[in-house]
Amino acid sequence: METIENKILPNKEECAGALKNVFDAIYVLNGKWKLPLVLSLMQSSKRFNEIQKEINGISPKVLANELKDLELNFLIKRNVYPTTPVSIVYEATDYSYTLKNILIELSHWGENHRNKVKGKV
Amino acid sequence: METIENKILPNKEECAGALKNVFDAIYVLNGKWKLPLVLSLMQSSKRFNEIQKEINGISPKVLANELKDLELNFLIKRNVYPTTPVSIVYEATDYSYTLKNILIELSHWGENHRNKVKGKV
DNA sequence: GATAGTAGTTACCTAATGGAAAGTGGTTAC
DNA sequence: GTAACCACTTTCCATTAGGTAACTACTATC
Repeated sequence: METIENKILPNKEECAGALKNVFDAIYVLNGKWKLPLVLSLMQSSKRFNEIQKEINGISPKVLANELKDLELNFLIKRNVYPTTPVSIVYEATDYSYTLKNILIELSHWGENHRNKVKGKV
Repeated sequence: METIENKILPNKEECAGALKNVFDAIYVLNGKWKLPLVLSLMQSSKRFNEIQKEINGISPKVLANELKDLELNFLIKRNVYPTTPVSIVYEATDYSYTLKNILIELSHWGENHRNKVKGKV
């Protein structure tokens, strides 16, 4: 069965490269929270407490860590506005939009998989 | 800046759904190994020891666990051939090819991100 | 002066992930 | 019969992720 798939995942060298690439991507995007956080901020910029409310169940400690991590990888930006008191607003970066396709595909797959599992049970 | 992105991630309800979907997908595909394993088996079916060799650094315990998990989620198939001694060959399933787009996007992103980080350092 | 909100930090704890090393039960080759 | 291969399993351990709760420093409001 040499089907269409082989057009996209062709030969051994390219697949070894793909394997390494996928590993590298997972290394940066690991954990429960990073991709959902980026997605949330892509939808709209938010303050710390607003993120906590939307991303149900994340603790302030974990949220603070994840935000720092994402900032180090250029995936979000922390803006401090000199109001009184200061407002701190997190926003998606131009670079974070390079994750758009991954997020779209993950969203489709997650929805489809949920339906598949529901159907089976 | 109401740009192209808004065509794909439009309103609040749809984004809440997308968030849930991404969460569900990550729940199934979490960890360092699952997506690389699926990718490896999409490239070609393999035996246990062959997988260990290709996926550098995975221990037999972890590999056995991950393979069971993936099988439960219909993402790989464990075939036992009645040779002497029996050969056990793991292969990708039709369902695992629904991850193809995610893997392609992750591979592109991982490669691009590696270059970006290299460029910065 | 007390209360509440904002944006976290700190200390402590548990659970899950993952790794090393050895063992198991079978077969095959020398 | 001994060594090696296959496909794991078992045991033990270290690391990490993630959660709870309390606390901080500041400001605003009642």
